[in-house]
Amino acid sequence: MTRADADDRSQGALFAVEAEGPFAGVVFNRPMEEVYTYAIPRHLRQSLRVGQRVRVPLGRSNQAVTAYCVRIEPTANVAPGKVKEVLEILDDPPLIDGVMLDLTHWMAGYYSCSWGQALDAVVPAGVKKQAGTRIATCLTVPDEVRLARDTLALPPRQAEILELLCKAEGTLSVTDVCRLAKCTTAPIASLRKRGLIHTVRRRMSRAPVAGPIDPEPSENDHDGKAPVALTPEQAKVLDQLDPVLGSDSFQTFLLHGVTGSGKTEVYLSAIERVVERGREAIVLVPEISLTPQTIRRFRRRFDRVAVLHSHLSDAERHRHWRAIAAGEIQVVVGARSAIFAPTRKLGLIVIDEEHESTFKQETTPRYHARDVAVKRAQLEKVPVVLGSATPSLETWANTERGRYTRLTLARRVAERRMPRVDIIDMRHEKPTKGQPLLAIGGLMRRAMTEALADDGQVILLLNRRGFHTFILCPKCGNVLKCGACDVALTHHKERHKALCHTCDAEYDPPDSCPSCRYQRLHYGGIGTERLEREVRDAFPQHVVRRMDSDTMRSPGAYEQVLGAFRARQVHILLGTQMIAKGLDFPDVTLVGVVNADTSLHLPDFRAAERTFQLVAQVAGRTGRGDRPGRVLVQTYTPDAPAISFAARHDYLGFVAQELPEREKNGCPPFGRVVRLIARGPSEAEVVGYLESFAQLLRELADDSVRLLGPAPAPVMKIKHLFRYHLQLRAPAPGPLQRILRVALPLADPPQPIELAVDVDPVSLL
DNA sequence: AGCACGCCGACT
DNA sequence: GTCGGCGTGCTC
Repeated sequence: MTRADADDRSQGALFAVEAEGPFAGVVFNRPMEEVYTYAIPRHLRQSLRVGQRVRVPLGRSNQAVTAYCVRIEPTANVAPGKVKEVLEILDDPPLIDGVMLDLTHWMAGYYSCSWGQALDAVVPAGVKKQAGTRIATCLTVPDEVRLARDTLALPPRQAEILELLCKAEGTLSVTDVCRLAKCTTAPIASLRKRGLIHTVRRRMSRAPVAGPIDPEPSENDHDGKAPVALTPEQAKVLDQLDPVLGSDSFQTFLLHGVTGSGKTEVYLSAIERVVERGREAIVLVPEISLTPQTIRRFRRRFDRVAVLHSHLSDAERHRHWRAIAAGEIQVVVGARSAIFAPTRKLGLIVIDEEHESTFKQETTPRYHARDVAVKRAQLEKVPVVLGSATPSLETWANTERGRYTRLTLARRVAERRMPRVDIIDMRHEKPTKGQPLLAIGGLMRRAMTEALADDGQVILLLNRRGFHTFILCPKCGNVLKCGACDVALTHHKERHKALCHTCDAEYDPPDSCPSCRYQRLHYGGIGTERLEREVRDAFPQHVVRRMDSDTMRSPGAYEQVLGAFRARQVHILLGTQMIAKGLDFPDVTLVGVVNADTSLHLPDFRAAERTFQLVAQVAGRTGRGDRPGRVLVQTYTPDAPAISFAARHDYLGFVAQELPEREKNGCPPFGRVVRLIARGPSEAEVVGYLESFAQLLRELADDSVRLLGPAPAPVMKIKHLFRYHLQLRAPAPGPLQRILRVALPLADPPQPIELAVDVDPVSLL
C-alpha cells in the first residue's frame, strides 16, 4: 500500500480486501465497544502477535489509527467486502501479555469503558511514544563476505570498517562506525554500493548505554541485607502468609496493623520469600508515601528495585517498563499505575495504605488500583496483601464475609505504647476579646511548649491551604467566589492573591465587595499559611517549617524539609495531609490536630470514615521512638464518633458504629454505587439531559436498583461548566453493569455536554 | 473520539 | 445558485 493510496479519499474501497485468513481482532482507544476484524497481509503474518499495537485504516477516509491487537483468528465474522488490512505493526515484542489482556477486558466491563480505553490506560505514554529511542540505520555483514574478507582487495578505510564490523559484538549503526573508524559516511556508502554490507533500520536506545535503574546505593548500606528480628506478631503473620507465597494460588489478605506495628517489615519479609523463589513483587503505595525513606528501605533489602514516581520522564518510564518486562527487576514500587507493571513472573502484590483514596483514578477509566490489584492477583494466581491501620470499610466487610483473610498486628514494635490522645473541645476555648480567633488554643500551646522544652519535636496538622479560607462581605453576606467555579476563594497572603483551589485561577484580593461595594471585607478562616505565622510568633526561638502544596512546589523541597526535620534542624513541622501519612520520626513527642472537623461535614457518606482515618493516621506519627508520644485533637464536635473512636485508637468501635449507618442508607459496603456526572455550559441543558437519562434508567432498572437524583453536584460549577449528577445504588454490581451496558449507548449526551461514569466513586463532590 | 454525510441559512 | 453551519450515525 503506497502513501498516495492512503491519501486518496475516493478510493476507500481499495482498502477492502478479499477475505483470507488469519484475521486480527483489534480494539481502539475510543468509546467503541466492538472488536474490529482486519486481514493480516502476508508479509506481517509471521510477526503479528496478540498484545501488539498496530496501525489500521479506519472509516471512509481510511485514516491510519492506532489499535490494540487482542486476538488472531482463522475466520472473519464480518461481511467480506468490509474487511481491510493491517498496515503496520508498532511494537516488537508485544506490550501486553495474556493476563493484562484479560485484566483490561475486565476493567472495561466493570468500569464501563471500551477495552481499547482500558488498554491505553495500562501502557505509559513514554512506552507508546517509544521515548528515549530512535530509528538508526544498522550495518550487517553477510556471512559469505565475513568469511572471504581477507581475500578482498579493498581501499584501506573500507577494509578497516569491514574488519570493525566483523569483530563487533552485535550490530553497529552508521554513527557508531563513523565514530570508531574516525571517518565520514563515504567509505560506508562505498561498501554498501559493492554489496559487501547490508543495512537494517532498527529502533535503538538513544543513550549509548542505558544507565542503572537503581542509581543510589544509599549511604548507610551496611545494615542493609541483614535480616531483621521480627516481633512474635510479625512472625505469626508471616507464617500465615508463607504457605500461599509462591504456591500459585490466589488469596487476598488484609494486614490490619496499628500505626508503628511494622507492616512494612512484613511486606519486606514476604517479598524476600517471593524473590527467593524467583518471582517478582509489585508494591503499591500512595504517591505521597514515595518518600526517600520508603524507597531506601526497599533498595537496601533488594538488589533490583524499580521505583515508579509520577515525576519520571517519558524516557525513564519507558526504560523502567522495558527492564521490568525483561525480568531484570525483583520489586516494583510505585503509585496507582504501577499495578500495570509488565512483570514476567509475578509472585505477590502488596497495597500499602489500602484505604487511601488516591488509588482511585479520577479520569476515564476511573479504576481503583486496589480492586484492580485484587483482580490481577486472581488472574495471575498470586496472593495480594492489603495493608492499613485504618482499613476501608469495603475491605473490612470483605474480611467479615470471608472473601479476604484477616491478619492482625495489634501491637507496636519494641513494646512501644500507642500515644495518649486528648480531645480539646474548642467551644470552651473562648477567643480573647478584641483578638482575632487563634488556631492554637491554650491547651495546645502549653503542650507544645512542654514538648519543645523536653527536646521533642512537634507535628501540627491543618487540612487547609492558604492564609484565610474565605472572604466575606459583612454587609450583604456575599462570600467571594471564583468567577468560573462555584467555590469560595482562599486568600494566599504570601502570593498576594485570592485563589480558587478548584481551577487555580488567581485574583487580586478585592478591597471592596463586588456586589455591594462595601469597603470593609471580612477575611476569615484559618489555613496553613496563617497557622505558620501564628506558630512562628508564639515560638520565636524554634524553627518552624510548613509543608503544603504551596511550599512543596519545587522538586526536592519535600526531601529537603523532611531531611531537616530528621536532622532536628526543624522543631515544628506543620502542614496538610502531606504530613499525616507514613512519616516515621522517633523524636516527635507531640502531634496536634488543629481542626479535626474540616472533613467531617462534607456531603459524602464517607466523611466520618475519612475523618477517623486522618486523625488515626496522624496520631500514629508520634511515639515512634523511645519516648512516649502525645496527641491533641482540637474539635468543635468532640462527641462525633469519628473523632472519639480515633482518640481511643478504637478501629473496631468505629466500624461497629459506622456500618449500621451505611446499611441504613444502602451505602458501600452494603451496596454498590455508580455515579453519573454530566457537565456543560448551559445549566438547563445539563439538567434536561440528565432528567431524560434518569427516565431511561428508571425504565431499565429492576427493583433492586435505586436511583438518586438528578441533583446538582456539591461543587455545582467548575471552569464555567455546570455539574449535575445522579447515583445508582444496588446491593450487587451485576445489575448496575447490565443497566449501564444498555443505557449508555442509547443516551449519548448532546453536543457540548459531557458524561462521566464513575463506578465505585470515592468522592461525591 | 473523529470524520464524513446531509440538510438548512447568508453570500459571491 | 453555492459555501458552510453543526446535528446524526458509522467505523471491520
